[in-house]
Amino acid sequence: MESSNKRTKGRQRIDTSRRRESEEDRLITFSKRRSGLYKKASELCALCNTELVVLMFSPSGKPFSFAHPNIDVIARRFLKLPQEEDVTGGIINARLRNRINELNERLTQLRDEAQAEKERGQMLSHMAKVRPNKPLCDANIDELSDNDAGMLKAWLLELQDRIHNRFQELAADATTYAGAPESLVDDTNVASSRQGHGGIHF
Amino acid sequence: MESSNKRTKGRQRIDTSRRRESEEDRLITFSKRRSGLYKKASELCALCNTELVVLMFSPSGKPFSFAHPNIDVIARRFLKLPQEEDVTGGIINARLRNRINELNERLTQLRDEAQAEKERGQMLSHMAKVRPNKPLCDANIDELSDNDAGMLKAWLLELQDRIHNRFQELAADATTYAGAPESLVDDTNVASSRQGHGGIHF
DNA sequence: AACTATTTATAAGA
DNA sequence: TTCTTATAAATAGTT
Repeated sequence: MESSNKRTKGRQRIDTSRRRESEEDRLITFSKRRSGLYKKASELCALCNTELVVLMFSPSGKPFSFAHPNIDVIARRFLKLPQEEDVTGGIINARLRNRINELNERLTQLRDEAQAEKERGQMLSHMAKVRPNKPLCDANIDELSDNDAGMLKAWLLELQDRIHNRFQELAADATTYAGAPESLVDDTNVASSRQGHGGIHF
Repeated sequence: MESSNKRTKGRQRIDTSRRRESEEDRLITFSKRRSGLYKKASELCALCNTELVVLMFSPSGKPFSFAHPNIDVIARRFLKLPQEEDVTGGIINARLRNRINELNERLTQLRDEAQAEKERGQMLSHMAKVRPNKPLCDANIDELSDNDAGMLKAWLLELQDRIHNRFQELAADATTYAGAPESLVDDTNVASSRQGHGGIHF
């Protein structure tokens, strides 16, 4: 006689390769396992001095991420973007050279020159149309719109900042964290009970 | 009398927030926990229909990643890059417009116009110097080097392909995977014993 | 890569 | 979401 003196069934085995049926189950499991994954990620960072980022979209399409030490350092490293900003211009100098070299290498690989030409023509016409659209910051910058090189520079800046800005936007969703393994705060609330996982709002 | 009839000490508790002392320990732990993390990530993808990517650098600086369905779809989604390539040029048209609009918005936010000017000047001089460096693919493309617009187009292409190419390069290290939860292969070998985690070489 | 003794994560349920 | 179990799963220290 004991058929059920246990208070709960405890953890049950599930098929971890099979999608959960109900949307509700998916959301609950997502939430629990996301926490677990962040904790594992955080421990890995701390234990092995690892730089790491996790990006994901929930079943409902909402973006989440965890990062240590912070997401754009890692993303830039992966994307081979320079880590430093140099207000003095010296490093920027070197950076620009690198970029241009990379560009030339990339162009060397282009196979469909005809298409490239086509795209170029389209871009040029667009540039002509878009230019008058939005006035730039001020007269100083404004003159850039008179030459393609200014546009080029703008692209360059945009490239540099795109990742950063994107994650700044995501931060508004309060779902992106930078995980410093020691100081730990969960996304939506405090949560992290045991020893530290979690993250700081990014 | 049993002080040690156990064959091993079993799993010992460790402080998961403290860096492992020896480099060797770090590497071993990194390897084990990386597998564990990939498995958790993979299960989350399968269970909750989640798009997810994990990027990391090992203690020794080697890049690793896991992704489902594949890394650049997710990265592009995060970076707000378009998902599609259109060989016919139609969508490219729209894409270019979007990019240029984004660019203009970005420029509107620039605060340090003086620095922007400075960078621009440097870039222009570099363009002049670098241009003769590498001959482009053929005469057709070559003419691009005679105008800044061509360079602009090149930057555009480069921006589009940067992520993709970067990860292609990483694939050479055999450490980047696309994790399809059903078909599972580990990076360095087969490994995945239980039910599926792991990934396909990317 | 394998092996266990343990610690940890978590499926269900409240 | 947060808490509780009972149980499944991950893994530290070794071989």
